[in-house]
Amino acid sequence: MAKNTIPKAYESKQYEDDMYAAWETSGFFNPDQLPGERTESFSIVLPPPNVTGTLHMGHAVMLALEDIMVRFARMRGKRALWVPGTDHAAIATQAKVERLLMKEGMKDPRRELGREAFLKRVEAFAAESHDIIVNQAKKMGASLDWSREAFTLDAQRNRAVNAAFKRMHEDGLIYRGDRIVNWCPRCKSTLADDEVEYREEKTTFYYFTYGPVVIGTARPETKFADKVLIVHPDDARYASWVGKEMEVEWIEGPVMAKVVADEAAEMDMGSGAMTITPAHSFVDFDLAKKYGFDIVKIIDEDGNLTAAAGSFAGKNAHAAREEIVAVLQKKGLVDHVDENYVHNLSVCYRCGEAVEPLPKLQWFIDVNKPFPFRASSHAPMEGVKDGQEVTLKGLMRHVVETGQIEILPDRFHKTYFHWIDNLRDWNISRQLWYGHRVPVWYREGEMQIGEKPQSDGWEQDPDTLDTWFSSGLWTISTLGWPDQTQDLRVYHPTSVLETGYDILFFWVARMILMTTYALGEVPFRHVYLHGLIRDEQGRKMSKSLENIIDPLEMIEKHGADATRLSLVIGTTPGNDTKLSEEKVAAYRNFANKLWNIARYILSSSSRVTPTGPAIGGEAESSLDAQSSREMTLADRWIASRFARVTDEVTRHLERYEFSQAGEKLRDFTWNELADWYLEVSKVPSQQRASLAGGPLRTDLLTTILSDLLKLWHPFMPFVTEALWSHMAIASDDANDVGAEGSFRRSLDSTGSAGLARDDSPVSAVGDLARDDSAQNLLMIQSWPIADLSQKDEQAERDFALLQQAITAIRNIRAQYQIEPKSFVDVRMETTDDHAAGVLEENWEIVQTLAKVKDIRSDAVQGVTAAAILGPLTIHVALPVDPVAERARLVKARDEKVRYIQTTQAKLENGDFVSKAPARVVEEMRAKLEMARGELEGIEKQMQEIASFSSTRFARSGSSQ
RNA sequence: GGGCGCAUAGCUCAGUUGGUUAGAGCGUUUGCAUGACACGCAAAAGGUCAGAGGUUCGACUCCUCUUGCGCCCACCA
Repeated sequence: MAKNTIPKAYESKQYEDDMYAAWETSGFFNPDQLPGERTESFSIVLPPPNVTGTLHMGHAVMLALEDIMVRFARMRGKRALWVPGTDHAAIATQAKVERLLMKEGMKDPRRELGREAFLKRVEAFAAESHDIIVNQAKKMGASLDWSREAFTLDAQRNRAVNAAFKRMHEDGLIYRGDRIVNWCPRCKSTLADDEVEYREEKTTFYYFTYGPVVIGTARPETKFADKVLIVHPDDARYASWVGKEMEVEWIEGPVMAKVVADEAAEMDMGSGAMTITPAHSFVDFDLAKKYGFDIVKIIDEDGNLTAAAGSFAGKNAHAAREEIVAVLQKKGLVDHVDENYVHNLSVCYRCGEAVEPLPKLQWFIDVNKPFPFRASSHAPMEGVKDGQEVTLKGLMRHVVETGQIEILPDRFHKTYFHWIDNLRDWNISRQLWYGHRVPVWYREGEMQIGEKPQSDGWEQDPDTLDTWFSSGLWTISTLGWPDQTQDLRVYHPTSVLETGYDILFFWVARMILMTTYALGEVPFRHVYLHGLIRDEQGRKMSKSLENIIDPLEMIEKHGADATRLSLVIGTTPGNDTKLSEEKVAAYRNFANKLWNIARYILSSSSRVTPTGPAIGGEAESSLDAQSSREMTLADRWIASRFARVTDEVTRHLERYEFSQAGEKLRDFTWNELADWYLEVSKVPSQQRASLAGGPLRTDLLTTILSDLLKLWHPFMPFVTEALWSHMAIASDDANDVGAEGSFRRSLDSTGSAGLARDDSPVSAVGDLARDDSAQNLLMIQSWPIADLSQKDEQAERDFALLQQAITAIRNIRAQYQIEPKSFVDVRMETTDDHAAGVLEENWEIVQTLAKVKDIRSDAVQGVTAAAILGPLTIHVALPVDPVAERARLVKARDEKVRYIQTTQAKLENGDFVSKAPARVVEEMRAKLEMARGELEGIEKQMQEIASFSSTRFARSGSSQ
């Protein structure tokens, strides 16, 4: 006999690292090495984590979800590729290293170290982070193809960046312009519009007398060069001033102010007149451009006042505010002050520093400029012809509008369009050091685009590119672009892009922009957006709140599988999830449950063979191996249920409904397989049937187990792989013992394709890396196909009756506090021959699971506790308290009467009967019948109690 | 200001084209060392599906409005 050497509890730590090593050495993470004919590709590129430190729960969800997709695709025989990589995250990484260096005592790390030495420090930090991240991804079980690992700042990606830049420049889409941009004085760099965040802040708001009017501002320090007064064209109060100039006393003495009419001024706002600051406000800048006003820079890149501030030049702008107000105060120009003004302060999304809008000469991508579209011959986009004039904005809109890219959940389509419609030209140059250098060279007014200059004397643009420029190319740069590689042909467009909804604009939209432009293809077909992981109270996890749940810690304590499940089940795309350690522990319990289910099946079976040899194809479920044999009701029930669940789970996974797939699997595994079928399998009669007809039950059990492990594998790769190896061991042991050879023979004679497999020995855990055993890894087994011919509605109904009967008897036992070990007598009473037959045929199951002595015992007389199931009444012989029993029955009766009334009313409604589908009407009639039967049973029982207790009361006065 | 989301059992959430006597996990109560599992087993309690209207034979599900919470975008000189 196969010895059960499987430990009692699943200790994730003892398996996970070995399992991952076995997968990795098998080479199967690389789709080129997968066995079998694989014609269909499935590809995902990993959203590259920033090399700023360690992985958090957001990364963990991402890894869990994507691994489910990839493992599922791989098991379905697809060429499944998941490309790993990391993001240099220019601004974030540089800021982080700068902070570290300042902690080490440096005041201005960039200046103190110089460009080269500074970059070395950043790179060392990035390398360290990279290693940590890779290790963490492995801990999660991510089946990433490490042989294709990429980095947004490596040489290959640099070629992609330069190629894209050059082509966009040639198409006139990249231009250099002196425009107002967001400047972070701390990062000393510009930011893209969406890299600016807003924080509500209470501040002082000043009202100053400006000539004849009062103007308001929250920022007096920007007001030095305000020389234009804007009024509304319809504003009668100021109509006579328009076009005129007037002398106005101001901070540094009198200035000449021009009055201009424009709708930008709102009449009912304050005085209805305003001055503008073109150099430090986006709105004012646009106005200045419109009218050709001077754009005078007041604040410089260090946050100091410029020469335009006269005597204040060189002072820190913020610090000078008070002084400036004091000057105006002295001149009597301060009208009044509002101390409780609330405004939106714009801050840097990386360091939180207040952002200063100021004009700078920068590189931009023009999103509105028409250019001729270059169509792809490999995966052409619908609705755009080669050479057709398009804009980047138009392309981004088009591919989503036409459904060539679908976003899940679909409400994000609207958000996406709204964002595109508001999109301005994208500022792509940064004054950071860490990043792709702008591939532009200058010499005496000349300019050259490219990686290297053609001749001497050229100087490269000192700026680097926005980190999103390189990550925007991610789907194609990881697959080899700008070269026309095999990978690009085979794996592009990628199947799905899975990421958090918070970077839909930053990244997803930019990839769409870059790829539709560069390749004329969509970068991916589907976008799956997961929600944010929050703490139990729904707060964002952050260091300052100390509410971070570390995925590594969860893996350490509860296992990677439990961590994965806790992030997948109970979550829906686009919605945030609250996570707690208890939730992870709950799934740890489930992993252990699965472990013990397998342990039971493996130890109770004489021999076990994992099924499903057809690697690279879809295995036919081997349940049909049993169909010709005699199956018990429970067998037929579980086979039917399993076929259904297999089908449902597969469909859910196809539709990216991971939570529902997992939930259905869990319910089946725990509430049906373990709680019922395994319990039934312990009933002697069920075992006898097996003995009589061969190892039938065992066969069914192991078949279900092996398919169940396959279904669970994408969700819980570690436990399932560990159990799979144990199954293989068990089967191995069995082969050594020749006594059970009949099992194999009997299988061969039935010609069961599923089980008659190459039974090459599978090694123990830890040896799995051996070449000859790699083929036996669960990760490459074929996904089960639901055998819907196993669906058996009659068996499901009959077994449900059995379950109800057992539960009802148990309920009565619990209520009357019957000793758990003692058996009770039971008598059935029914007009339904079929129901009676089902219970009689399976009475041993009832006997065992409900602890029943005899099912038609004559000992059951007088008053009983009754379980009433439709036309079936089960009397349980007990010392009954008639008063309590009556109360119970009254409650049940009232409920039943209410149900019958409403149901009857519906059925008597002509509209319902004529308009509702026949199926619904039929179902309702059947339920009504059932309820009537039950009501009858209840009333009968009430009468019995009444008559019994009256005689009894007459005799002894009281029960018990 | 514009847009979006969420309100279902004490807590966390499912509920797929409208048809269940509304589900799960955790927690709670009661009982149990039953031959895989106490990370377990059995039984149970707990919901006017936020509120008000409407459409429909029928609404947790669709529409309108209200209330509360949250998010995104724009932005107020």
